[in-house]
Amino acid sequence: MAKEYWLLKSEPTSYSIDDFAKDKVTEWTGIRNYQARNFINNMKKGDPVLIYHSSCEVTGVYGVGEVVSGPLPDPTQFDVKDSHFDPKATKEKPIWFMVKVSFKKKLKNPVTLTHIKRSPTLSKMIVAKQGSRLSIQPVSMPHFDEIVKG
DNA sequence: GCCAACGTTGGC
DNA sequence: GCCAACGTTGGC
Repeated sequence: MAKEYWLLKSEPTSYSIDDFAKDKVTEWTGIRNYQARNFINNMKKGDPVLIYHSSCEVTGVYGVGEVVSGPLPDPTQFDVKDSHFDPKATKEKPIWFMVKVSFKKKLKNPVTLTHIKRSPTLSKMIVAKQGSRLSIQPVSMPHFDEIVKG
């Protein structure tokens, strides 16, 4: 199957691109939105991802990673002490999923949301739409390429 | 920190 | 199954 491209949001105060660069591989946990979950279930090993930072001084795409696992049960749903704990989830019937993602690179110049919104092509991205709260989004190949080479 | 936009919950 | 109330997200 052909590769698909994705955008993953995080807040740099909780997980920044520099944390990711240091970790090399991370489990992308804590997704608690049904639409985002459906996207996780479509993610495959080898799919490239953009790392987007929200709720910070300059919002935008800061780096690139790659999916290195299929969808796996998100362990934080079983952890009572975790803020993402979900009492309705059981090990037999997990509700929430995650993928493992490996760090590829940090963009020399982050592609800011301002830039994305101004660009006639990139402004078609979901992230540019008003009130878009999806923390995992599909990205088209041309959009992905334009951001990475940008 | 504000607040608009959005998703989810729960009463009916 | 509707929809108001509520909580959360995220740009500014």
